[in-house]
Amino acid sequence: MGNQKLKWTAEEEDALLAGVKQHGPGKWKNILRDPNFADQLSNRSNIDLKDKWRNLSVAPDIQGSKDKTRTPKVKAAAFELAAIAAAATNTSSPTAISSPVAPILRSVSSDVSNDDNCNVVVDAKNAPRYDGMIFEALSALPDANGSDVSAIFNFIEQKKHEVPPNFRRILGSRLRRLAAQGKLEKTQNFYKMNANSLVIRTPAVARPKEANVKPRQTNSPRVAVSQEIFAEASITAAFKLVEVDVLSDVVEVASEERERTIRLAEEAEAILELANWLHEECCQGKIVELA
DNA sequence: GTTAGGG
DNA sequence: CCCTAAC
Repeated sequence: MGNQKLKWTAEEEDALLAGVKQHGPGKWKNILRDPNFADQLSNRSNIDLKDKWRNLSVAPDIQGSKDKTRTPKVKAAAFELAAIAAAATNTSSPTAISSPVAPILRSVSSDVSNDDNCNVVVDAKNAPRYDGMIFEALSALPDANGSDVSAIFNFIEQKKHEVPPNFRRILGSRLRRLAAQGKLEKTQNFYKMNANSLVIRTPAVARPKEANVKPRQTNSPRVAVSQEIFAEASITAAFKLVEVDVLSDVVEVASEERERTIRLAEEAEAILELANWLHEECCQGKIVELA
């Protein structure tokens, strides 16, 4: 009888927090349907989750934080960006992914109309594979002075590698990028390998660390595009914002810790801003350099 | 059917 | 928590 006012248990709050981290804020029904949280939240409705999340979002603000214009809005935007980035990064890979953004990919990639109306949307996932195909082609092709895009494209095509329909366009991007990185030598429209072609770089995957990027829009001499960095920065931003929430919710947050938390949030916003800027620029077909 | 916001 | 407008 008296169970109309059920108090939220720590387990429920934890489940909600984890759910938001997985599906993003606003996907209450999804969180509720998720088998991982269904049992903990069996006594809660989607609207309950919304109300609780609203309360939790307001709670850390009453302590005297001077920032009252943030929280849900930016966070949602970050998730959208992360989802888009994830979609761009993953393209078409039904393989099981342990990435925390994998579920988001499914729900958003469909309604954001992924497509390639934006230059950012290539794919960091297949990039190494494409590069490998390029190097393979350049190694095999006889032209000592280098090969043009068509020659490389034809070689890869006859190799019967699995490539998307718009691969020729992607190939052009990859070649320009590799040339910009110094991994290929470009003269006129001919590309050939050099000493740097085979040096392996540390993979930018699985490392949500600090994204040390800075924009240089002053006089960028047409360099790389850096889709990966965009994707990574977006995801990093989203995760940092979530982390902020988790930290804020902890029982006693020491003032020192709270300071660090706020710093984290600001940094995340900065990255997010950069990601947004990158998105804009790239959608206009511009070429952006990240130093 | 869901979600966001006000009550 | 409930109610309601909006999607």
